[in-house]
Amino acid sequence: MARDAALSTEQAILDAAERLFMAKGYALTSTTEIAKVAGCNQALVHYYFRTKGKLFEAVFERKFALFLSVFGQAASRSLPFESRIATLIGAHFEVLRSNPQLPFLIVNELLTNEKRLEEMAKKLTPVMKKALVSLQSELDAEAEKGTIRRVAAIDLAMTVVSLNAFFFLMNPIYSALAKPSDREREKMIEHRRQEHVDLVMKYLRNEV
Amino acid sequence: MARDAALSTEQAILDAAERLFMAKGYALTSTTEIAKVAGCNQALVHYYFRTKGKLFEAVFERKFALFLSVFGQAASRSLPFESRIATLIGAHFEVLRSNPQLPFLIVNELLTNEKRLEEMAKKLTPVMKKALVSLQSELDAEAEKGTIRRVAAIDLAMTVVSLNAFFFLMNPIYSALAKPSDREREKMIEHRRQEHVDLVMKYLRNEV
DNA sequence: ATTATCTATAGATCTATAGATAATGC
DNA sequence: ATTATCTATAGATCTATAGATAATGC
Repeated sequence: MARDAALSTEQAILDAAERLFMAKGYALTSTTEIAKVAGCNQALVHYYFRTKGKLFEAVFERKFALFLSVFGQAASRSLPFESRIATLIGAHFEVLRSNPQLPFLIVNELLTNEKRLEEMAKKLTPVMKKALVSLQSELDAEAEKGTIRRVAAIDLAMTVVSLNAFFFLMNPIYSALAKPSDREREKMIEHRRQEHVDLVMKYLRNEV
Repeated sequence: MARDAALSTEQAILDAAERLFMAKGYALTSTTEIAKVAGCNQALVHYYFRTKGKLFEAVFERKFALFLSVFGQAASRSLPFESRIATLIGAHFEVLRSNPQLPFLIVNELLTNEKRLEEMAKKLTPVMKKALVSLQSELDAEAEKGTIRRVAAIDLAMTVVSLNAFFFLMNPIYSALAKPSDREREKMIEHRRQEHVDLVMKYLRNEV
């Protein structure tokens, strides 16, 4: 089983690491604990990933890419502009809904690890600039047509990310406060998704 | 100097702890480092605060109270409703502007320490419920008058907190990406404050 | 006499590696 | 022969405390 076992052990370690890093962040997670969750001994964690830092990177980069992926995939151009914006906000929201701990992982890591923040910034600056320029030209075109008012792409992006990411970041706090049933929680999530779309739509809309 | 020195050493430790906990969170800050920043030796940290946990609480509770303080102080009733809302959003924003690391401290701690989350939830539930009920009745009264549409107080509160808190949470990331000058940074902060007020105003406004 | 401060250290982690052993593929 | 797994441990923290020493207030 050497090869199969290897693959599955490595994967088990990755999965365990992902779960623990997402739940508690880098500092509070030990390789000992990762090994325990993965069902192997602690030396194996280092055998496969050398250091805790490299293991973290393996988890983090994949997750971070996921968080950003939405901004790449523009909504279908066949839709009217407002629907496309709504679709994008919804898509971003859905990625977070299926990875609710993502904002915590990213915020926590980028704010406590200056090195990684710099590294990410270097990698992302061109990508984001490009995405913003493209979004800006769409916004401008719509404003020209009079369907929306003039808006800076960066403001739109910040608003959407703030609303969506902070909502999921706060979710455990909300649960602790309101102790909702599963059904109530689901309903509330759905409700907020709609609110976020509404908020942005009203923000974009031309004054009458 | 025993008494004076004591007071000032204790204060120095508290200040150092505050700075470090706010910057790196609980787990990544050691009492050794706190002592170094406070300019005393590590045993003194424990002499004054017994455990790292108790020291953290001393810092955290004060800061958390600060974060919530704004919601207590309703804006002057003499102002028109819209201005009062704008004043409140602005006040919340200003508290965060002078304590930009506050959202990180709170989010980080409440999400990594279940015990503290439960404890805070117990303490806060009644306070928040009361504040929300009061806000709701104001919103309802305004809606009755037709100045705004019908809105749930909880939605308004979540939106304001999300926009303001996440903005300051992200600020170091923004700085790393955009490398703004101090002046640009200031301008941008001011701009976002205005955006947050605008967003909420448009959100409240009656459809025409 | 009391309070503040320091030095030294016990005991608990935690990461990373060395070296032995078991399981596989050729 | 190679790869995967385990046991054991070195070395680096880190928290918390014991016990000695210095500074103050009465």
